Amino acid sequence: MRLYNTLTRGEEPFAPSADNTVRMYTCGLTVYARGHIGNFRTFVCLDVLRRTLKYLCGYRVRQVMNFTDVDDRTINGAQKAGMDLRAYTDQYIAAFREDMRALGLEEIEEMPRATDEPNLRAMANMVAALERNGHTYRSDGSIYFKISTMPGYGKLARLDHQGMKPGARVDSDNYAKEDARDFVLWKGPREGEPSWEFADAGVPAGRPGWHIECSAMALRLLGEAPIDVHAGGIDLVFPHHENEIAQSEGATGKPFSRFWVHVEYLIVDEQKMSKSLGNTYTIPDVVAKGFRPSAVRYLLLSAHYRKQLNFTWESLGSAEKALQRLTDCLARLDLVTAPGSHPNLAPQIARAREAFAAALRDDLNTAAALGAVFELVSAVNAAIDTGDVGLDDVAAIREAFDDVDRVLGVLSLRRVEDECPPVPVDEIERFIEERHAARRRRDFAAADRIRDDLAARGVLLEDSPTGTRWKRK
RNA sequence: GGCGCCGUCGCCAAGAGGUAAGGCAGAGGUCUGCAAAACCUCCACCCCCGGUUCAAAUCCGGGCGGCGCCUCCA
Repeated sequence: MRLYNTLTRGEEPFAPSADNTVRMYTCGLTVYARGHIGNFRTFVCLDVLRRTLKYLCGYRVRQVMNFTDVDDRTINGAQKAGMDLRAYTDQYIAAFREDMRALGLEEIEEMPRATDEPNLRAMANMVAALERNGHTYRSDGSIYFKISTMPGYGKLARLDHQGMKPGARVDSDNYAKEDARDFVLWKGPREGEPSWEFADAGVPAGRPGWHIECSAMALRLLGEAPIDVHAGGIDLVFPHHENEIAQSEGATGKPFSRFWVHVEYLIVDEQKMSKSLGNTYTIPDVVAKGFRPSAVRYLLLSAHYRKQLNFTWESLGSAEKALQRLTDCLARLDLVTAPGSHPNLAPQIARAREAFAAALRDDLNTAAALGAVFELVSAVNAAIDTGDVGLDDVAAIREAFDDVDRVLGVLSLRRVEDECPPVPVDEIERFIEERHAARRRRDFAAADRIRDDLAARGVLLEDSPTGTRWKRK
């Protein structure tokens, strides 16, 4: 497939470097709060990348996504809550896993947390390697990365340091640095903060800096540099990923990652959605508003991942409707009883499949891919109306939708949601029977009352010549 | 101050030199006890101004507008 690489600022043909296996690292969540749908835009898009690589390109994927469970925010949060750091971050990791499931994210091979012993040790070893290679200095008990020792520094972010606005921002790290651009690898111990020591590696008591986590865990769990893909939100380009490159390449002497993939922001009210701005929505927030996680997933896929996406409740409502059009079409297939097949449909199915795959292989163009799916929906609906569909066609259509959804992951999610409707299924069926009897005696007022009552409880009834079907609102 | 992205129908959104996909909403019709679903028909010359070209929404230049990054950030 073709994939945009932030490193080169262009699309390039992508294939894994070895073994037919894509080794991909994803910067995950800092677990000091529940992730919001802005965070999940990144994770959903990367889930579709992962699925595209697996199901459309035929590669194996080995993915690592970390939890940052030690940094200023998690430490402060734990202190405020009067909790142990580990217990404090546990809650948000559990919440993240719940949201992952709700959004239909595939299981990821490794989801390490920074404070697991083998990871801390890997970080310490990397710090030691950087010290050996002369990329560091110590000051006030902390160890820093010295940027002037890396001539290639800045190749990812391409920042022009000459033009930087002086004093645009003040470094929030209160640690003594020789140069404002240097960054901390290992923070010296402080009162009330967790601390680890790796004397055998020559690393004194303290805690890891943010950037070293990802470098160390990526190489520990994915093997030799360069890995194939390193991905995350676009806000991580600088400084996080730039610094990861400096560390990893300073320690190993090899390129860190072949491809860098960055997902654009989800914005809301024309501003980026972020916890510090207080304009975030979580999956439970969305559910409380009466929307379904599948609609969120759909909405997040309705725009290209490298374009900002402005979230509104209105667009979430549209997403809900669009998704319903897909599931309604599939439900209509149940009404087909004619055997055999009609000659028109097969080429349309083939064309849609090709367009779908081509769109995704073209730098993950999910919006265009959805367009291809809806064109098939129109063709199928029209064929059902004219009776030009046989059971063999139905099987082929279902198979096409199954394949499409292996990548989009949105129909299967709906199906899971539909398994637990707001009204118990046996109760719905009883109402349908009652309404059926009312209609037979032409008591339409009673029939309509039953339908309205169910609608108010979130269940819609649709009559057809072959019976009544229900669906969730 | 430096760098980058974006501006396509009422809303969302593909398209990136060859005459505008798709979704939502809307109008009219068919079907229905009524609905719903579905179908049919209708609904855009692409922010503005110049330029290149046989041909530009797509390329170039200049405006205007929006967003982002420049060490908390998915």
